[in-house]
Amino acid sequence: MKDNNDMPGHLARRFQQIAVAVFHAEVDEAGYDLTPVQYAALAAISTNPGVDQITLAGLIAYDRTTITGVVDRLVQKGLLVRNASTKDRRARELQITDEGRKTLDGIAPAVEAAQELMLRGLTAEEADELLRLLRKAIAAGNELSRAPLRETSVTAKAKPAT
Amino acid sequence: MKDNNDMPGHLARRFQQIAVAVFHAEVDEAGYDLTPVQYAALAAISTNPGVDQITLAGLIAYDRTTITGVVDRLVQKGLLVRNASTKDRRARELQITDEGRKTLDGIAPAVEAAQELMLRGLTAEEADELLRLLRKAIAAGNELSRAPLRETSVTAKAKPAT
DNA sequence: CAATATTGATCAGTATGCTGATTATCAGTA
DNA sequence: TACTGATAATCAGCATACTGATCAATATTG
Repeated sequence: MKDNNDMPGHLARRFQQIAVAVFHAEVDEAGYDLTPVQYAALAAISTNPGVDQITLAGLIAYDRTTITGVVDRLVQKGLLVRNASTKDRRARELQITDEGRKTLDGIAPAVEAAQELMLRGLTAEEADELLRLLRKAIAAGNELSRAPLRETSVTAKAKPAT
Repeated sequence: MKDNNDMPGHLARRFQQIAVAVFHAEVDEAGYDLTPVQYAALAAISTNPGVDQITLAGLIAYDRTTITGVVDRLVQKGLLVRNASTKDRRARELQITDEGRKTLDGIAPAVEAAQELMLRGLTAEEADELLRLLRKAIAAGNELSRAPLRETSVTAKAKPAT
């Protein structure tokens, strides 16, 4: 009988479970109320002002239907604004607000601390190796999920390489 | 600016996302309708007949409140029975049904295939190392989540080591 | 230009996963 | 035995994640 500890799927779930718990603990203690997903979205929009929701989904590998709710809540909190695009009336352009940028700056140390805490059982070399192996496994499996990573940024769209 | 690819939390989410997608793809193709969580619960109950829900939660590191719904759906599908314990009227004893055992046997090849598929980008040595590092990181972070792994089995409860 | 296909966003529905509260029961003790 | 505390299960509520459908707008093609 195969043990749970030999099942990569089980270990993946457990590691992610701990990662989320650590994120919440650090962020709450710092006085912020943001989930890991909301943080990732906010950071991606900050780096790519004016992205539409589909592109945002690709940048951080979310499902497109999940984005709607996440953006709703970030707008609700006043950290984002969502406006109809003038170039494509189907699309919504996302912009971070001053409040959103302030939150992003203020939360950074807590996020950093969380990333370290979730690897506290490993040496620095082991941590690097874990990240390398995760990246490699993810790259090979990217297209297997409904929400693959898409590196197409808004800028790349506007100014195609050719 | 730190890239998402350097954030263990982000990589954890992506790897788990792919793991779940691969699990569903393989299991659906084999003609079964079970989620990863339902499979883990069913397997644990098969190995520990008569467990109560709290012990089950500890065995596979779920939150206790999540178990209720998962067990509901497995009972609904006829794969489990849930009976009030005679020893402790608060507790529910979980037993796998013949149908449940048949499902567990039939689904095994698909589950095996999924576990391999999610590591297809890695060599055998890398896969082993990834699992080792995940186990180590998880062991160090076990108590940080609300749903830590508890190795106390029903048998261990009935016959304490001392 | 008209028919067709595609795309961005949203929605309904289902299943995790969590926080915090409640209920019923059990265990220990004065 | 009455009181106190702990425990098993459930519930309400919220936030991911997904499948599949729908709607509006855009792009493509005959």
